[in-house]
Amino acid sequence: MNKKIVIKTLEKIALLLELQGENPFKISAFRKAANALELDERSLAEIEDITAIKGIGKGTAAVIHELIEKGESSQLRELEEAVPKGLIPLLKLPGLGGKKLAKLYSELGIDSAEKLKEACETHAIQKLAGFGPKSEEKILKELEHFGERKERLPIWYLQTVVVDIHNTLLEITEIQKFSVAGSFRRVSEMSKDIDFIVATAQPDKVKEQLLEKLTIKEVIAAGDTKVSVIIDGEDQVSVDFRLVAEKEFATALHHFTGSKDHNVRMRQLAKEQGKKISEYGVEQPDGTILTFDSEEQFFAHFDLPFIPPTVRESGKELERLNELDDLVTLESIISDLHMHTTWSDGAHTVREMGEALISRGYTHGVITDHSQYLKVANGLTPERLRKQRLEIFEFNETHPNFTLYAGTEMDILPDATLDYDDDVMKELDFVIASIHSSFSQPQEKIMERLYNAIQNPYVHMIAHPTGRIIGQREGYNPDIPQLIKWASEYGKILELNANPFRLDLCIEHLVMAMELNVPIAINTDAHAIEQLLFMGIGTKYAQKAWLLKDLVVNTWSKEQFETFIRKNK
DNA sequence: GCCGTTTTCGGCCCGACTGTTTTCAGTCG
Repeated sequence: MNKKIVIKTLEKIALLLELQGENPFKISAFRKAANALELDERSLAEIEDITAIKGIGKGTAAVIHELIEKGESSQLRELEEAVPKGLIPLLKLPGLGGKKLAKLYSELGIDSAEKLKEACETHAIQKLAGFGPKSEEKILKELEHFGERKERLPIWYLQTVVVDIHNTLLEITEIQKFSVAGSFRRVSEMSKDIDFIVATAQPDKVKEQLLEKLTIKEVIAAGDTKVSVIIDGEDQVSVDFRLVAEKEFATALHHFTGSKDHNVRMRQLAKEQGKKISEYGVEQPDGTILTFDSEEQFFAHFDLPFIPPTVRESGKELERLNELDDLVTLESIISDLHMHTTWSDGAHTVREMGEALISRGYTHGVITDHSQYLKVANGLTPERLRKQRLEIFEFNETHPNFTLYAGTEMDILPDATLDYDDDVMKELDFVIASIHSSFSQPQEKIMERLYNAIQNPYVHMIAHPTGRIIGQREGYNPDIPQLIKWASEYGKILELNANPFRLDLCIEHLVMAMELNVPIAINTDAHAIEQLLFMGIGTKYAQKAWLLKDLVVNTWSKEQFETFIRKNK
């Protein structure tokens, strides 16, 4: 039995119990059991006593055992018979939870969006206890846009919205300080909404200005402590602003950065000490409320080191405190190994890119323009590649404390051959191989292409190994565990492409690579100087996989890097 | 439903907001 199926079944049971208006603690018990199973690294077969796992007891264990033995769950089947399928999507309507939907179904037989609409229009709903005219209005309004708005938006889109809002907040003089919070601050690939924490002594003035200055499609709520709006744009994004007093800023920032599981864990910890955490501060056993100047101080109050937002996820981060110092950070990065110039499809020259690297405090970098196959990107023929190398040598002569290496981002062709001959590659310092074509080939063919690249002695690294664009395209579906094994076997680097559209390899794969000690290079793939900034998001994303400095090629000294790139020459 | 214990019941993270109420339930993050 596949563990994923078990997890999904437990979650499904929770969802259906919710729609029966069950006891919320019972519902969350099923979710906790699913979560506990997910966080346990063992496979189902490896787990001897399932009830030994915290969060799994008699009831949930029975479901799991039945799944293993019979391949299905009778509890789930019974629930599916009792709860109409049509109710599940209705849970997404804001304001309608399990209890209300259960009531609407049992009293009025509502089990679809159509019936719900009809019941609102005939005013059947306001007759129910707990509902009123406003409920009907609100439901009708929500039904209009039902399914229209995207549920989660990718980080690369949200980033543009965050930057716009950031600039707007800078203009509001009544704001003392502010920060983005929520899953965006934790560098999640996709987020449902954006949260901002705003410290101010004049919340009504700030509220007024927010509503005036932002490009708002709809105001959801505008209270004294919370302003919630839909920002208009290519996609519509829900944004919450929490208005707090300056002294509450640190605890509010922590609270609204989450994750939910991290907060739960922190509160449990506080409770063990007789304290109580809320967004307003930490209540002491004697009832006084402490506030903090920074999140660092907040953590220090619980004898914890600063836990970066990126790893505040499952709550298990509190058990991995000893690893925090060794996590890769932007400060530990001293090189970028993948970038383009005007020689192919970049916006800046070799000299401009090189000097930009120097001003970032790096000690070395690699110029890696596209190869000849990629005609649309003005890929380089071997002749042009040699000419470019002269330009790189020249740069190095005039910049003695920095080294620019000559490299390429070479295409792996659809027929699985490489775009340059070995003789051409041999002349280069660093060879990246990557796939930019024929994404829809069967997996065997894709793997044949990747294998040919990775076993070639002159290839150092595979770039953006899956080719995905977050929230938009899956990529070419390679067998990544296999690729990681090859990388380990042939001593090659795999890339974490830091471009926010890509973030490729993803977290799960980075964890696998780390287990086999495969070196990872975090690269911006910059096509312009400004994109060198992607290194920030790349390192933060890497932290989410608990990637350690030593395994990240960009933290290696020039000498270490040279030893690596020359070993096959 | 799960857990822990001052062990077999009582609490489970905490608070804001909304719309319904007239003291609160449900939803949400």
